Amino acid sequence: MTQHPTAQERRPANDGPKAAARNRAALMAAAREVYAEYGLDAPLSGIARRAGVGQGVLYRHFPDRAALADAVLEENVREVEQAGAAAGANLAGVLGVLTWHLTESAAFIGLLHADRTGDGTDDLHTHALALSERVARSLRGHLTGGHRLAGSDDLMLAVAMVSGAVTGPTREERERRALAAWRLLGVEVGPVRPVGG
Amino acid sequence: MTQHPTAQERRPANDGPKAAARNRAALMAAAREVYAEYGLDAPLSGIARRAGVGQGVLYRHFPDRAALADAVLEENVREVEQAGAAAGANLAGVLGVLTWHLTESAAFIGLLHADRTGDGTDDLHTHALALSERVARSLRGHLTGGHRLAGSDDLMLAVAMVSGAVTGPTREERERRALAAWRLLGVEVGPVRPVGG
Amino acid sequence: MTQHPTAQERRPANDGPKAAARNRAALMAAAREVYAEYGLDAPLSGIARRAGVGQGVLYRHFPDRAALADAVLEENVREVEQAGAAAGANLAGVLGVLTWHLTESAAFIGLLHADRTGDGTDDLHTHALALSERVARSLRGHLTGGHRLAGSDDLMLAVAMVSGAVTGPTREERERRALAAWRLLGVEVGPVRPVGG
Amino acid sequence: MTQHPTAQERRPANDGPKAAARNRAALMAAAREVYAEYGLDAPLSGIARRAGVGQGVLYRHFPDRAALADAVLEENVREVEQAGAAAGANLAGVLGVLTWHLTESAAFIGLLHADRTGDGTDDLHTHALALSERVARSLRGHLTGGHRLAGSDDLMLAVAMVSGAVTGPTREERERRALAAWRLLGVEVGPVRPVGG
DNA sequence: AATGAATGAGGATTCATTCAT
DNA sequence: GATGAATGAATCCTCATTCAT
Repeated sequence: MTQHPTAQERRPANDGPKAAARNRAALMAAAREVYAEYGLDAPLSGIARRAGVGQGVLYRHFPDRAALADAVLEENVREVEQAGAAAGANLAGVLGVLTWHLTESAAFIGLLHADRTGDGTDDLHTHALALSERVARSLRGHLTGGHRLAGSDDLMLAVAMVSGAVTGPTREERERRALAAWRLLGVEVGPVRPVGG
Repeated sequence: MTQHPTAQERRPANDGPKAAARNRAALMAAAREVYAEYGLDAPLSGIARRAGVGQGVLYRHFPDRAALADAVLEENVREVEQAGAAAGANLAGVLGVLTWHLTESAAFIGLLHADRTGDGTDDLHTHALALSERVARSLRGHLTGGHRLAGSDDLMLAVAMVSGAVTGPTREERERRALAAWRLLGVEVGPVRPVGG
Repeated sequence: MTQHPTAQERRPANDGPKAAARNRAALMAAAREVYAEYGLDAPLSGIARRAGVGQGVLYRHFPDRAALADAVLEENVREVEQAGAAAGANLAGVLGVLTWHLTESAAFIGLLHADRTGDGTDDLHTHALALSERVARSLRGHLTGGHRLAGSDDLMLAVAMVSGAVTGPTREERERRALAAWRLLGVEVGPVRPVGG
Repeated sequence: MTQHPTAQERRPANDGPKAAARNRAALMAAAREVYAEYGLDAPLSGIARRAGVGQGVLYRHFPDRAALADAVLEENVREVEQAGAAAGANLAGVLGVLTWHLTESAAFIGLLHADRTGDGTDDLHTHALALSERVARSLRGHLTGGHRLAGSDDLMLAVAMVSGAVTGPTREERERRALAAWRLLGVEVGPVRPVGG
């Protein structure tokens, strides 16, 4: 503790502008954890605390609650898009990545149910629809005739159905449920994994 | 001590004990509406206001948030049970009634996702599980070999999946989605209607 | 979600972190006054108002009712301890300081009656006992054979008795009663004054 | 339980006007118990419940909180007066009865400290002073030269002091403390007992 | 005369958001 | 750019008190 009172004493603040990016990432990581634990309504103060920054920093990066949720979801969606755009991608593979995010991120599940609540007029909801549409686009491109889902509407309905089945306290349990749900739908799913995994 | 109406003010109505039953019903109806609009976490004060009663009345009838949610859900579950116990009931018929409640009551949808959140230790969650189990029991009795759902687990998974698909601003839209979901699962569903309908 | 200042309103001052120490002191001073007027159960909102701060500030500095009471009493006790530890201190002198605090602080009187109420299981009570013990310790050290109080138990009993006699609307009246009480007990008391006085 | 469903079934209400007196007594007894357990600020609803009557009955007999406290205290005071007026009464005897009430009734202790709080303008306080004065009168009459208390003022001061010492969770402990306090004051006290005991 | 439901004000507490430093 | 204190509105919940029956 009191071992080497040399440099690391006098450096509580100002790590230079690099801290900004680091803080942003820490906030999003913290948000992910907190969302998973307490849901999307969790106190922002707790997220800032877990990220190890002041509340002001949170507001600098994310002007309001929706912006933070958005950023977190955006990341999930982007990874699904990457999976869809990868060379040699097929529907099963993209669904595997999508399923991974469903089991990882409670916020992401909420996103795919976005049209359930609200009246479509608030910002949060508008954004959610836009993100949801991007997911749809990533999947649509790989729709071929070889399975039971007749079209894009059916496909998104199936995604919503699976996300409704993804419950359980551990990631493993959630994955088990998700796979059982896809099986009930007769849809093939590739390995459940993050896009870069 | 230092509180409360300094007497002799103009008090609004007080219909006496006669109002008790009416108020209870009004509270449950209001709760249903508010739950549908804002979810199970909606402010109790808003429910009382919409029911046209003071907050104290809400607390008299329902000692806490869980008791109110319970009472609302209990009613849904009971109707499903009645459908299951009716003479000549079959799976399709019970699913029709179940689907009706899914389209009517956002709270009921939440119920069937109860195991998603929480750690199973709080009262709200324990009750939800018990209610969920009663729904399962009502369906199980009508499981025959003639469809794609292999057993009770598959059946409840399917219910969860459909409930995940039930989104949309109007009851009609929600019913449309629910039926599409059952169709994707290859499960036959009877007329979507309340038990007594 | 549905709460909080809809932004862009006119906000009152905010002197920034500089105000923290000032606010804390203001809260304790306000608490002292309010305790004296209404007792330890006085509304916290009133204390915040009298201190001229928002209720949130009170909660930031003192997480609960007990913490505030504790802080106020701690200050009283600390002064008695200082009096006891001062060079050349004797029993009469410490009792003078103790008596000063009895006449100043209604909360302090309550403290010395702490064992009257409660079952000793709540925090407030536990703290009170600890503080009470510190007062006892400060007095014990100066017990000599030269007066009617046979031991530490008698001494604390006498303190409790005097505190029971300290009533009256003004500090002067309370001091008069306290001195009369000590006289009835045949105990000599030094000048009634704050420790630094 | 279902043994003899004869007479006692049909008699929930109306015991005739005799019920009134019975209820009043039940309320006062309940108030005594509740005051002892929770202090004078205890919820009135709890007192009504413990008395086994509706809240309305409480208000019929006692228009407000103060009236109930008053009635309870009045009873204590009356017993002390009776002890003072009994043939052959002496100071020690009356003090014994007074001490009994101190150990029995937390409310009574509060009474004797009445002048500590409040500004003397409210009803509660005015009544308390009046009751306190009646106690003083009962004692004064028996003041003789044979002890350390020089006059009526000293006597009431001593009573306040003893009441400040009467703390502890059980009646026995409180009696022990009270007797120790009287001993410290060098005042002889008769047997601690109710007036009729 | 009793019952017990209803009313609604008051107090506790929590957070979203702002802002001086 | 970061910090973290301050603000105060909103929500929860509890009771004192009234009053229809």
